[in-house]
Amino acid sequence: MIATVIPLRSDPGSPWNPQAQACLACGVRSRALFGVLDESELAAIHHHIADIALEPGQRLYDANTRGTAAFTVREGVLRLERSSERGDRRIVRLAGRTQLVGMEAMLGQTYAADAVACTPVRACRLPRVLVDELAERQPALLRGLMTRWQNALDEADEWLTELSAGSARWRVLRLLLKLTEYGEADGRLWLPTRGEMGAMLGLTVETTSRLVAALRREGVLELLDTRHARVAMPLLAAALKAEGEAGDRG
Amino acid sequence: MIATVIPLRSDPGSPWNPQAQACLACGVRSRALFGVLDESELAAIHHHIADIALEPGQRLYDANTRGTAAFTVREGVLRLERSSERGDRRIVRLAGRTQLVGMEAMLGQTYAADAVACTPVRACRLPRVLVDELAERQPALLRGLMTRWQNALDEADEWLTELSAGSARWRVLRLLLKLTEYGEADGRLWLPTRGEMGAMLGLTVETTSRLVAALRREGVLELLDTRHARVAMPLLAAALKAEGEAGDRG
DNA sequence: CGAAAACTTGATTAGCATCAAACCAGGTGG
DNA sequence: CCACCTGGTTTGATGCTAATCAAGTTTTCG
Repeated sequence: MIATVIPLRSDPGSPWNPQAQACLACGVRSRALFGVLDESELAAIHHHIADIALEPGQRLYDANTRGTAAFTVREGVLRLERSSERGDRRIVRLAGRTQLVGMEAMLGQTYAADAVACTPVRACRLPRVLVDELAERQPALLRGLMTRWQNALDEADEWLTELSAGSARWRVLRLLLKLTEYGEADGRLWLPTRGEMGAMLGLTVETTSRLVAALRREGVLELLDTRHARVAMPLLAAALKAEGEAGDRG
Repeated sequence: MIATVIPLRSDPGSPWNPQAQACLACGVRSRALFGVLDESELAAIHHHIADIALEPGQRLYDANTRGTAAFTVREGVLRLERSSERGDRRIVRLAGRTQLVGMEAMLGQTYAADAVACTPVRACRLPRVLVDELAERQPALLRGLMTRWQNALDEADEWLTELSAGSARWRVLRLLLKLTEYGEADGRLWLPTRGEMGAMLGLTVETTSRLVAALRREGVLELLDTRHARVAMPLLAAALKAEGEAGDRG
């Protein structure tokens, strides 16, 4: 792994251990896996939760390697990708802020996909032993884990029905809609490379590029810098509606 | 639900309750969710586990309805299907013998897909309260649940990379390979309708029919009756290899 | 500044969808 | 038992969509 591990600042004077300090202060705590734990429970954590930083293109973990940790994404967007037996890579899911990835490691399994940073990413490494231990004392945590598995499954099914079927235009429109979920505070959203978009949608770079260019001309999409854009939601909604009906005719 | 619920034969003379009797005798017990429970634990089950029989086309449950049970498939094949926002139905997964479906009900969520019988199906209905109760006494059960969630997720990712991408011929070949997992004892396997195959692969009935017919002529596939076939595995493997390389050129 | 990567655009082609029609198997009722 | 109907299957002809091939342009980064 080529990730930067950022050491936690320890606070020797505190009655609490440094891990509890760090977790309490975390911006995504309330919506993350450990959100169910209260202050004293966090204080009981003795294992090391590393804070990891990744630059775009760096890997958090690799498919088929045995992992000993899951990861909570605190900032940025990760892609989960697999290579098919034909040899082409396919992005099967994205993971953003508050999402948990690599849960299969909690079961002692190898990772099912490569996890690669699309944007600068910060993530917390949650060692398996920690989760095992907590699960015993805090069964509520297991419910959180199961809910996350179900959410991932829902997401996978949505990718299959909405992003991998229908006309190329439909798929690109649906992807833009999906990307708004990973958007910044204002209307700005992260725009993947055309290659990444193609790998998500099962389209070539060229087709993706043509469609993105068309949407830009139609005003659905406004390119800010290369990796960011703004979408006009009403136009996007209208375009989706029109494209959905276009398929119906006949 | 239009399913037949088959009453369990009770055995008043036994020291065990009839539920334990039925579960102990079940042919899939060792590989099913409750396989981790021993005789005495099964005896402690007081809730009703209904045995359900479905004919092809009948539904086990419907998407977006609140369910109070998951189901273990004891015999036959179920399809999980969703309709996209464009209005076309897509089969997102299959479930066969020993598989658990409708786990989302364990989390109090609505079902994420329609579950429809493809063949005659027999399934056990596992009420949510039962699983909740057991989870408290038998944490090992939760691990089984989580493993099943992860397996479903793996399966979803495989459908995305191998069955929803690549040439139509590749997809049909991969589907045949997948169907061998649901095959009968001998080489015989269940062959879905062309419409079902199309809904799994994102292809039309016509394209699917043409490809199946071609594979039959090539000897990869031997049609027995309308719904059953036999595959020549060496030929299938060779055809997959050739088709994978065909995409590489260029 | 130069090289590499990403993006765009055009021309052509292959592959699958669409439309249309015939065929077949299984089931129903006369 | 046969005529008929229905749902599934097959095959053919045609058209459109997105892949492929091929430059050329812009952006990024050392």
